[in-house]
Amino acid sequence: MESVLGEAVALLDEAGAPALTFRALAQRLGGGVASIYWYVANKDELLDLATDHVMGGVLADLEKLPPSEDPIDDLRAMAVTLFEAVVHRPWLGAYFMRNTDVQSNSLRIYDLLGRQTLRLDLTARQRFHAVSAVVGVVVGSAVDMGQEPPQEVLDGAVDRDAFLGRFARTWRELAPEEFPFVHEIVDEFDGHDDVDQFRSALDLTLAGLRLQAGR
Amino acid sequence: MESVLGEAVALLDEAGAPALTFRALAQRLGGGVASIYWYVANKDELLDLATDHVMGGVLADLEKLPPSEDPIDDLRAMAVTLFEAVVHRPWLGAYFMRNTDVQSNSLRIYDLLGRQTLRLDLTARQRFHAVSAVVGVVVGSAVDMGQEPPQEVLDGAVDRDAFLGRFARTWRELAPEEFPFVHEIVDEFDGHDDVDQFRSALDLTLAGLRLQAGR
DNA sequence: ACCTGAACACCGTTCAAGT
DNA sequence: ACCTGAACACCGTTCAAGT
Repeated sequence: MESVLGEAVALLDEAGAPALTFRALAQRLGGGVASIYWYVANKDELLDLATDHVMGGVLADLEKLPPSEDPIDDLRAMAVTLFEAVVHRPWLGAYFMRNTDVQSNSLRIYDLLGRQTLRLDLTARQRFHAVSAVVGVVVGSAVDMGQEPPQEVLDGAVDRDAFLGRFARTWRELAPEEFPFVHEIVDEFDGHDDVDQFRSALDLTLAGLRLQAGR
Repeated sequence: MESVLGEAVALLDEAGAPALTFRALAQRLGGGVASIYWYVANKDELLDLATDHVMGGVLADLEKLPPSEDPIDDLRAMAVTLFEAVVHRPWLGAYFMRNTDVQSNSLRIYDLLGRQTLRLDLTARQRFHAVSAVVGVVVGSAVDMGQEPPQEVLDGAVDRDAFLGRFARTWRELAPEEFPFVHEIVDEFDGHDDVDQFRSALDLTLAGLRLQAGR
């Protein structure tokens, strides 16, 4: 069982979500295709379990984080750690927290994040929404950034900067009256850092939360 | 071409992403499977174009929105409109803004949102990040909410409240010392409104943005 | 320019049968 | 309890051939 999930994650990490097929997995395990069905009910459950397998490691990282006196700073540090785990595994975003019956590590992570909001002066509903928002920023950013490479980047034929640059060039050719905002930000878009973009989105949410909690 | 995209969207709306196959689409169009390849290069492009087809309607809705004197309120109204279009079409979240060469309506929507930030005292980079954050909240929330129903809900065998209630029951049985946050919010989670959750996440981001823009 | 049938190489899943 | 080969019903995509 352990090795099934280990190989599944390895396959996903090496070549992305489409690479995880029962046939490829069986071959790496040196067994038959149908054997996997003794461990998991179907592919969805395989992905759920693979996700939770990875989350076990993330949970350990999160627990190692030193607490500070500011719950919002702690929440930020945890969100960044979670992001770093998810961003290189875009397949994960779609499954994280999808089925907490099967994903016990994911639920523990959710609880760990949420505990920081218990230190803030908020209603239960505000706490629930705050953690949903933070998880949303993490998963949303990571999935968005992970799906970006359209094949050529994965192949190494075109690097990310060249990929962004090609869009930037097209955007610069648009009529400025029709696309004033695109022109305003095209230089920022060109060669932008994904982590910066994530941190900004996270900081906006956390600034809003700080305001709401009155501190 | 128009009818290819129309039927593709109809298929997606009626039965979700897995229902869109070239064979099903060809049957509805009363033609052969291979014919579709005269209009689109592959399935990814079909999804890109179907997304932009829908976005044409959303763009029209956005342009009808009455402007106010507060750019952040306008941004909120636009985000809500976009959300309402995406939430019932979760397949869309994965494709929106994915390839702006093919998705001209999506790019127009992006520009329309961004124009509101031009009315705020921000740097170009802050504007770029702000719009990314808002789009992230919309798409992230919508995808998260859209993927929720695990089949039984779609079948109508179990409604959403019962589905949430089943998780809530499991959560209530967890040890409170181990999952203090889960216990804190389980009543909020049980039967919660997706739209509330989205609006809260959006409001946190916009509150942070308002602070950043100094108004 | 537009459409087609038939084939190809793949999927996830099942099932009767083995140890 | 654990594994298997072979089959089933599907996919996206291609291609030579038609109008």
